[in-house]
Amino acid sequence: MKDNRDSKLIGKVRTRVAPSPTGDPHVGTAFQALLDFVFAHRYEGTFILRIEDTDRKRFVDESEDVIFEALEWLNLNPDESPKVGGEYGPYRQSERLNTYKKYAKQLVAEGKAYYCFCSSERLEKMRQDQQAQKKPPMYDRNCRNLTQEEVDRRLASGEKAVIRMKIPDNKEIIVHDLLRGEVKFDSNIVDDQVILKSDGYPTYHLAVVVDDHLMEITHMKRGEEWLSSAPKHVLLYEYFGWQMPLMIHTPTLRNPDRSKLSKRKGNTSLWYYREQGYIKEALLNFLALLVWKHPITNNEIFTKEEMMESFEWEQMNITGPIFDIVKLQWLNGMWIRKKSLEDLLIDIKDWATWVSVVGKEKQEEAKKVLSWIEKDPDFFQKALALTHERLKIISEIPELLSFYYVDKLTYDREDLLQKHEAQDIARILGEVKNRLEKLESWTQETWEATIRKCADDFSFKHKDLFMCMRSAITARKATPPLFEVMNVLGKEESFKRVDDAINFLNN
RNA sequence: GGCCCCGUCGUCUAGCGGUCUAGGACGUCACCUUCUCAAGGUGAAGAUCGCGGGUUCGAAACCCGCCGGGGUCACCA
Repeated sequence: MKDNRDSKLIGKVRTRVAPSPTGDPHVGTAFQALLDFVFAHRYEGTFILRIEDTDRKRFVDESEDVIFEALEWLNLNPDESPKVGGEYGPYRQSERLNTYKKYAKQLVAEGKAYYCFCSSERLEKMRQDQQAQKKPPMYDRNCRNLTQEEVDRRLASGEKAVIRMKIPDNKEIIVHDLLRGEVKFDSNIVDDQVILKSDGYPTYHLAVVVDDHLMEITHMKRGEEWLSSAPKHVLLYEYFGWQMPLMIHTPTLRNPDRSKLSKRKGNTSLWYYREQGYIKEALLNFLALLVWKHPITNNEIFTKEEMMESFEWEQMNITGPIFDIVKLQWLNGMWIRKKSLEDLLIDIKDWATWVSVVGKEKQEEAKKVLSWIEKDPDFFQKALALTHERLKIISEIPELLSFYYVDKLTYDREDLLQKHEAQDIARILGEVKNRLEKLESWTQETWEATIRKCADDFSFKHKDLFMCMRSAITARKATPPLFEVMNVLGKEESFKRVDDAINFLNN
């Protein structure tokens, strides 16, 4: 294949995904990770996972593990991370506090940042006043011009302080975004942002800049919601005298009502989709499709490996896509159909095992599937084979296959009768069973011919007889082709069910 | 409200000044296949290219204004 990569980048790309451990793994994190992973590996570079745990209030204990697990599940394993290590560690921001402190103090020493002693109460009141006057809420720079003596005195007395960066007046700050070009900001509307909190933790703004620089990130990609704070980051790079990585702001994923994808209005947890039975190939494909279409094959169905053959940031669409579950479902069905039965079975087992332990709403279903597989793997596989191409999401399996596993079917009289008289149906069912039992060669052809002949003999519509049989054997309106279903069930069980139906009609 | 981003069928998009009476995919509907449901195949409906001005022989594409949607304005990320 022709190499269409920018040769200057080969072996040099370093990307990172930097989630905050604040709960369930977010689909947005998977989305970001996928793009970073693909781009880095396309260029034989490095994909890094950094944990941004600088907000102690929102910190959730297990959620870091869950991030690892999520990336592992999707096969988006980082080359450097808190777990696998790397030369640029630590990869957890809470373990890099001294570094941030050092750089924050350096800025203070250079007059590019300053200590601020304002209480949160004062800040709150200030903002309220500003809003009452219809002015944009911004820090009033109250502490910007304190004398060195006063700062030293208050610090020495142990007074709580934060460090804020100084934003220059009347300056045009240009943010270079790979997708949008130059985005210009007026420094007068940029706030003197806190970069180091009073608890010694950095805010996001300091931490990303310091870490991305120290970790030698070449392409800093993040959600579009960061675009408006990008000028602060540009300024910080300038203050430190560091070269900026390339910036890419990806469009925000949306709910059907176009608002930012949120827990309230949709499902943002990767685990939700996993539990529903979306498979990773489909999920990855879908996430990519949100912003990218394979430019060479023009295909909508592709793997992340295929994506690596041609993906470039510039090809990304910039409009906020709506997270369209219907399309995801279609994709999932496509991917399921593409799989071999054996591979599907592996996915189903993984799903059932995982959901039966950590599932939130499909636990019972998962256990049921597990028990079916355990009881008779061969039987399960045969039944599954007939449903393979009908399957959209894995969690549908219990419902789709349950009729194979019921001892006593609950019949629907209407379905069984197909608008005929009960005694006629009972009689013809008996006769069909009779003839089928006597069949010497049991094949699709002989089986079908027998049924059709029988229908003719009783002046029944073929269709009616088939439906009536279907109802007798499965108690369903829709199933895979009858002959195949009977084959899975076995003649004995199938005929027993016909008898059951006849008895049902006779009572 | 200030600032920033975005704006082609319901949804995702192709389109980078003439090939567009705007192409594809999902969804919807119809038909074919058929023992039902799927899958598959064929086809249909669905977009005054957000609106209004320019520029141009010619604009979905370029410029300006407006409108609409979204994001952001924290010691959250």
